[in-house]
Amino acid sequence: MALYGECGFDSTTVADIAERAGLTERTFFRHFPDKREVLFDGAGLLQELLVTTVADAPESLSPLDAVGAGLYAVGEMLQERREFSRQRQAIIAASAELRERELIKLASLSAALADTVRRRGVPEPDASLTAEAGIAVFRIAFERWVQETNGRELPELMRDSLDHLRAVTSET
Amino acid sequence: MALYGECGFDSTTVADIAERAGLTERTFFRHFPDKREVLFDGAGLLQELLVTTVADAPESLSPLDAVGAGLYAVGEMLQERREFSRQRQAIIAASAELRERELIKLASLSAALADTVRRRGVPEPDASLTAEAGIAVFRIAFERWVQETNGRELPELMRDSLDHLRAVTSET
DNA sequence: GTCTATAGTCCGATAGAC
DNA sequence: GTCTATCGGACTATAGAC
Repeated sequence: MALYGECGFDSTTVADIAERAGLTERTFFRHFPDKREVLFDGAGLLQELLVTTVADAPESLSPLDAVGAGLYAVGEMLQERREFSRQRQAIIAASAELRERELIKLASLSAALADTVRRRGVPEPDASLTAEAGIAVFRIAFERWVQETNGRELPELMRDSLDHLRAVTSET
Repeated sequence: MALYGECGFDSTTVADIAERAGLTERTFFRHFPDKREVLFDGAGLLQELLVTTVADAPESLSPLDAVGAGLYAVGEMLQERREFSRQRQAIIAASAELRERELIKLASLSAALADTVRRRGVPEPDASLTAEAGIAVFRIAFERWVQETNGRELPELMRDSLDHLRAVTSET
């Protein structure tokens, strides 16, 4: 991340990274399938937290509220690493290749979320729509969080964005 | 598309494509910035149709209903090319690289849509949430359309998916 | 059209840890 | 003895520079 931050992702070669780490280019590819994946190492943990929180949410909650609980938990986790998240997001935003990779991670998050919602007894297409809506809320809240300089905390923005989604979908 | 269909995207080289077209490899890259972009040539037209339809929708419509009108129009356009859309989607689904590119096209579609909704007087974050919700509906409806063998038509699926989105977001 | 850098793969070799 | 981490070199294809 240091190198990507200094030189930008595109003009940082894998050889550069390997040298900085005191390894060879070949070894890098043993650990990561490609140059982008280094920045998405924590994605698995985030997905696990989201999925288990939604799965363990009280049955009394509506599907979207269960997803909301998961988003809140994820928000609390990311809030702790605010500066890190900022730097990482700046790097990703500066590279088209990285934005593509980020989107596919979000899509996989959405798929896992849809699966969890389905396990709560929600049929298709409602489960997938709930998951997609949840990821949309995540995306918007996260964006607001990294942009606002002295703004609100991420869990609050998650809640707020979910409320706004409900508002725009209930207008006739 | 013929070559991608026969051999798969990953194992089709640009040299193969150029040869089939009676051109040189270099000429390919003059027309398309990269190997993937060939499959996303029509994305601009689709985006234009969506955006203008939403912009021209009656002011009396709620933001989400205006987006719904746009989705319906796009559905009608794609319905005419059902077999083509199927083949194309099968190719994309089979390649991780192509899925990434597809997602970034949808993200750009969402951004353009958010901009249009904003121009209808909707403030943030509502405009972006409406756009994201609309793209989610598009995605789910399209998926159902290409999967169902003898199913309903795309415009109807768009409408139906939008109704389902409203249902899942209004449950308490 | 030519030339080149970089990503990513395949094959194999080596050496420490359990 | 098996597992895992390292490294080396040769190779192909994408993509950009000129």
